[in-house]
Amino acid sequence: MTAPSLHARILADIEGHILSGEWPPGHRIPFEHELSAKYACSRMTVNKALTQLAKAKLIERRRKAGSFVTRPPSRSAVLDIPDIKTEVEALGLPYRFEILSRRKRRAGRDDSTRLEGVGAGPLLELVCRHWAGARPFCLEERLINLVSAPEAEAEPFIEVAPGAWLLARAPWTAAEHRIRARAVGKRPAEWLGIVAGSPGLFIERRTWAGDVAVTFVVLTYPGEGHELVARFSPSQR
Amino acid sequence: MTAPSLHARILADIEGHILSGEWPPGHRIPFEHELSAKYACSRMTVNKALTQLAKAKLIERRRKAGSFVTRPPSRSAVLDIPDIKTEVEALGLPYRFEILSRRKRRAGRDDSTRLEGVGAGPLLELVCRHWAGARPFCLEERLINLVSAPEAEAEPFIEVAPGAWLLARAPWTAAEHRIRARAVGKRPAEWLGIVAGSPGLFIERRTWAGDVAVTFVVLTYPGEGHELVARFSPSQR
DNA sequence: GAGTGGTCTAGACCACTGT
DNA sequence: CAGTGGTCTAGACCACTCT
Repeated sequence: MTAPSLHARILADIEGHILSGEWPPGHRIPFEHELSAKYACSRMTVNKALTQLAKAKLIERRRKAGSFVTRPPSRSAVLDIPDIKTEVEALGLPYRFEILSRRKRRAGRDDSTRLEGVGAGPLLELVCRHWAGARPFCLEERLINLVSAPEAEAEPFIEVAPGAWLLARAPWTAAEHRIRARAVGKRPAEWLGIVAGSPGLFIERRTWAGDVAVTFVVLTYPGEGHELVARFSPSQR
Repeated sequence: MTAPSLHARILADIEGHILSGEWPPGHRIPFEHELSAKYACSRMTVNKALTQLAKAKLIERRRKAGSFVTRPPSRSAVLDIPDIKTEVEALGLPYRFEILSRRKRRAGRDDSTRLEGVGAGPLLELVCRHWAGARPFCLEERLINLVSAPEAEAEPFIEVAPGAWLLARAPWTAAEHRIRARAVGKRPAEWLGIVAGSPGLFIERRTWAGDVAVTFVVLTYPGEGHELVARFSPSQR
């Protein structure tokens, strides 16, 4: 293990404060001159770390005012998968959701393949249906690692859907998305009000905080109706 | 229009040389001290640009040796969609492809919605089938803007599939991916040897060089068999 | 061994913006 | 107007690696 450079250490420290929730969105982080004093280095070195955080949109910088933690980092995901509520409301339709099933259990060996990085700890298993107006929009099957997010056990998920709740409560440092097309099974088809066997878009998302699994979720969108968009240009400025 | 910073200009210049193909993969770009002389600035300023290009994986830096243009930039796409040949061979199956249809025509008004940024110029329309061993792997329906890539007209696409050919020949600066699940239509289902109406994963990709459309392609993967993976962590180091 | 990139310094000037 | 970030300089030392 070679020593990481100083600006990398500063970056990691600040990222840690943000992702742990210790510095919530809107929080003003120390000024460059304060950090350069704290780390006993030149302002350039601090600036290198902060510039990178700003490019990653974890912080926002304003002259004379300082640097501030931005809103939840999820929107900067590779695939810009917005919150489902936002997604539905963007269509101009009223949004609601309901919990269809809820179960607490211990993680088995089957879970560790789905939720790599989970121990043998307690899990919360949820099925949740999202509506856009009068039609089911999307089905959410989720596992939450109660070791990462113990408060989830007491949360009724009435006001806030599990996804949004976790976003605000259990910050993550890494995510993986898998996207597939598959025939929708019998039970999910019933829940979605479609014909079993018709095509669905399946999005699996896994998130981790460090090496510890936070959540695993499968979102099932009825086919045709949904598409994912990703735009890209190299070395974005 | 405020003046862009010097390191941004240096970055843009070098990126331009790379994306235009003028500096092909493997090409050694000027040393830091040469660039600092050319732009009449300090090495730090040059270093800032080059460090950023290295993070974007457009160049690779080796001490004592210099900095080199990396292999085609497509692999750094948001969704890491590999070349289909690579994808099939990664499965340990023999790869081949065939052109099913080929047509040259003028762009109509219908095309401009599919290929935003195309003029009224000539288009090449291709349908191509990719095989993994004895089974069809993927269907490729492609439009190529012959204004962007005039040499495509004379290319038989026997040795090299259109996708790989374009990658090497017509560099792009922006890309958009759309991913959907949909029932596979009758003709494509025949081509893929599956039952019409079964689920398929559709990947639409559009690429541009500057403001000019390069190509529009729809890849149809028979359902179940395919998945896309995207990994992400904030402020990647 | 020599030349490259990686990192860092201790300044500097400027633009912007909040007060 | 004062204080912040944005940018840049002209050095420096070190680690690595190619020859």
